[in-house]
Order: sequence, then C-alpha cells, then structure tokens
Amino acid sequence: MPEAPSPMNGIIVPDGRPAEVVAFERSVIAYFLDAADLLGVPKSLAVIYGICFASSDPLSPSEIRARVDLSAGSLSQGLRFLTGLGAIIEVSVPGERAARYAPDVELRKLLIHYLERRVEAQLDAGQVHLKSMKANLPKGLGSKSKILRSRVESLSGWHGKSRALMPLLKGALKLS
Amino acid sequence: MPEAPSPMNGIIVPDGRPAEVVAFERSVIAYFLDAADLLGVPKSLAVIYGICFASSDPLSPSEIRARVDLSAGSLSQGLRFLTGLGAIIEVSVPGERAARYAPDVELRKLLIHYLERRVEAQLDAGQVHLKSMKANLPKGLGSKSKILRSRVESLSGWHGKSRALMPLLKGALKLS
DNA sequence: GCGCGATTTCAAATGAAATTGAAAAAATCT
DNA sequence: AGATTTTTTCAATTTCATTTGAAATCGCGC
Repeated sequence: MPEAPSPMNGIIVPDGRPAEVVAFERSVIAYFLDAADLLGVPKSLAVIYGICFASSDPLSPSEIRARVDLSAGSLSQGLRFLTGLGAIIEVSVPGERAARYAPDVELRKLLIHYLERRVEAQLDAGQVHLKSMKANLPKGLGSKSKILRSRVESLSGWHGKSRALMPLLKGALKLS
Repeated sequence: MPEAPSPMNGIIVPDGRPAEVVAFERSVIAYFLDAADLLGVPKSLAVIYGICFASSDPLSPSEIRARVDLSAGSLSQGLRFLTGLGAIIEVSVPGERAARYAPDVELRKLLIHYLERRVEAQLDAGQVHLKSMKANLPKGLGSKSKILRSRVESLSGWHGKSRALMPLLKGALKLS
C-alpha cells in the first residue's frame, strides 16, 4: 500500500491518480484524436485539448506534460496554437507564477472557425477557378462542347449550393 | 508555323492543343486540387480526376500521361483508386486495345461515399468513446464533478446533433 | 543582482504518406 | 509465335508536416 487511499477508494495507478480519472481522460483524448484525424489536425493538438477538457481545473504546462509524453516544445507550440484558435483559454491564477489553461467549451466557436478558415477559403478559391473554366469553355454547338458545358454547369451548381449552405450552417451554430 | 491551324484559329501551345483547351483543363485541375486539399486527398488523384473531367471523351492512360507529368506508376494506382471510389469509370471502346476513363459526373456519389467512409466512421468511434467517458465520469456532487459532467453532456449533445444530421444530408444528396 | 526551474523558440530529426522507377506482366501488332 | 509497346506492381525514394531537443529567454525566490 504505497499511497493514501483515493477519495473514491478506487485503484491508484502509477502516476498517483485514481484509475477512473485516468480512464476518463483516455476516453476524452481518444475522442478528440479521432475528430482531429477527420479534420486533418495534428495529433498533439488533440491530445493537449483533450487533457484540458478532461480536467475540471485549469492546468499548467508542466501538469499537462506530466499527463502525456510530449516534448516541452510541442506542448508550448500546441498551447499557443490552441489559444490562438480559441479552443483553450489562458487562466492566470492570482498568486501563481505560470499561466494555466482551460478548454473553451464553446465548441461551436471551433466549428465556425474551421468552416470559415478552411471551407469558405476553398469555396472562394473555387469560385475563381469556375470563372476561368467558364471563360475558356468551348463555344461550339457540337456534342463535345455540350458535354463540357454541362459538366461545368453541374460543378457550378454544386458549388452554389455549398456556398448557400454556409450561412445557414453558421446561423444554426450560433443559435445552439 | 510548325503546326496545322486549330479549329478555333487560336494559339497552339507546345503540346499541340489550342491554348483555350489547355487553360480550361488547368482551371479544372486547380479546382479539384483545392477541393482535394480540403478533404485531405492526395494531389495526384485530383489531377487525374481533373484531366478526365476536362476531357469530353474518355482518355486512355497514355493520353492522360501526355497531359501531366506523372509517373506511370502513380497514374496506374490513381486510376485504380478512383475507379474503386466510383469517381471515374472504365469505358471499353469496342475496337480498341486499352481501357479508357471518363469521370462519373455524379458528384453526389463521391460525397455520400466520403460521408459514409469518413464522417460516419468517426461518429461511430466517437460514440464508443463517449460511452466510456460516461462510465468513468466522477459520480460526486462537488463542483468539479459537475463541471466534467456538463462538459461531457455538451460533447454528447453535439455528437447527437451531428449524428442526426447525417441522414438528412444523405437524403438531400440523393434527391439533388 | 544571481541562480534555478519553467517555458519558448527554432533549426534539425523524424515519420507517415505520396511518388517514383525498375522489373514483371499483359496486350497488341506483324 | 516473337517483338514491341502499354500497363501494373511494389520496393525504394522523396516529400512534407509534425515533433523533437538544445539553446535562449523568462520569471521568480534567494
């Protein structure tokens, strides 16, 4: 019996935290790892965010580092990135030296950010390419010209629909 | 004057095709390159699909290769992948040796495939992680426990909403 | 002000994923 | 059937984003 009993009389794992707490954290991290994979975001970001999310109180960088194997450099970069994103917020506890980090649980902000930065950017660029396609489309009446025109039209239709969807999506997110 | 005049009396570029045709193709490829980047798909796939999309008639592998600088290996692999995806279809012209490829312009099929393979898979995995989170959530009444419970609840809420959205999306795609 | 641990910075290492190239296989033409 | 060209396969290479680690910087206690 190397440790004091946990408040929940559960098993104590090597790092001194109750097994349940660790299991909880692992699930949270796994969740965000999967999500990050879908969105093409680096793993370290998912891990850092997950750790913050799974902790009821704000964590200092060294506390975070105690929970995962991650270089100090990665952590620092990751915290900066996530802070810039608005995914986590710096909490400065009065009588304390280092900054601490807590998740911003407003997930919609993250989603809106993603939509704007990635999806809308692609839609805008695509618009330009579509213009150029239309400008260079063959003007003839032959079936070959027609095929290409109809393809571009179809693409353009999809593009328009996607574009129209964005404000709706963002609106829905803002209400939630 | 090294070449015969084009049917459109336009400029003839080095590869013997009218400048407009080449410009059109370039725009199409650029469009799909951007889209591929958004979806995390390799560039070569976007290029191959773009070339097929920009051609009014089905192209043989060697014709495709004449239009971009791409190793024969990449092209072969890319064609196989895109065919498996249903993004392009093999067209076997009767009195002709090699298979030719045409785009499947039913873009919704691609979108549905993407939704099912990537998004739904993540939603299912996430469901499992959420279960585990809930099972390991602290049961106490303290504010710390409450914070975590509310976070998981919020996450769960988003998850449920996303999940509910999928059938709607797929339904909408099927009608289009 | 000095020293020490914690954090940040950034160039270099790593690793995952895409691309190539050479050899094998298939298909066509003579 | 043999020769030639096209296509496929797959190991090796290249590429590129992420991660690391060492040095610089910061912040606080002594």
